[in-house]
Amino acid sequence: MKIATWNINGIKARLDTVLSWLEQARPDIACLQEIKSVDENFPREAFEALGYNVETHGQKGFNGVAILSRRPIDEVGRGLPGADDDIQARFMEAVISTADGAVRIVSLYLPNGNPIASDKFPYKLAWMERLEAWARERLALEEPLILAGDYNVIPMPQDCHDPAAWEGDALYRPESRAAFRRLANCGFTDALRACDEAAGIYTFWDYQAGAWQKNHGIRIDHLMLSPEAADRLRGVSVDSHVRSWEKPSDHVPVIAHMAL
DNA sequence: ATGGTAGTAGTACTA
Repeated sequence: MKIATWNINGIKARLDTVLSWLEQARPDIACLQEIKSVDENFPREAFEALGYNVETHGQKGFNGVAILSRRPIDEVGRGLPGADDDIQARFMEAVISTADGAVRIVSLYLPNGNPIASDKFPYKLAWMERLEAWARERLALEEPLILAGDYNVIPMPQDCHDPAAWEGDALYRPESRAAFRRLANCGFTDALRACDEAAGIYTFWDYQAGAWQKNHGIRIDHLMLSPEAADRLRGVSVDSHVRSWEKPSDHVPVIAHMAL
């Protein structure tokens, strides 16, 4: 099974691009972030025509996540528990049956957190605490579980072109990186790092200042695997070529190849 | 270089 995550930066502007990529890459499951659409306006028929089941958790203008799956989606949960007043659409989970069981998939869009001095940074850190609490509960089920998404966290210096340039940014602040490590230390495997220790593997290049042309990228899109999922991991690929397509997202797909 | 570019919805906002 190929399980992918991709921040598409707006489904309206990206529909043709996403459809082309799906036809080419043919993932079994695709977790999308920043659909920037309400559920009613999401072009689900276009994906159903390619053989995907579609579940979304959107909101007007910003954020929004989706899960596409060739296999039926048995269960869906929308919203990250732990704060009843949080209306931002950044988290959904789904249970999808496999050849010999099931896998639980999360599509998440972790808050950016900039600027640091605003309330956005504490919101990011609080969101990460809620994610860890949720993850601890799910890990206790001892099932294949994959937390896929845009984490807006650069885990290590080797995950960005110029660490000095990211000093002080919410994506690289010690608090953000420590929260990411705490989540990992609950028992998750960073799928890409389990397969490739090389520096300079990126998943995001800013639209500005020729970041793609200069390869000034960062690695912020991650697939975090429970032990039961990590046992089935066979490889990871990053489809960086789509960053040079017409009208690209600033993120590229990351794909886990699983024996599921 | 405290700029630069892009998406959504309709003038700011988010990143």
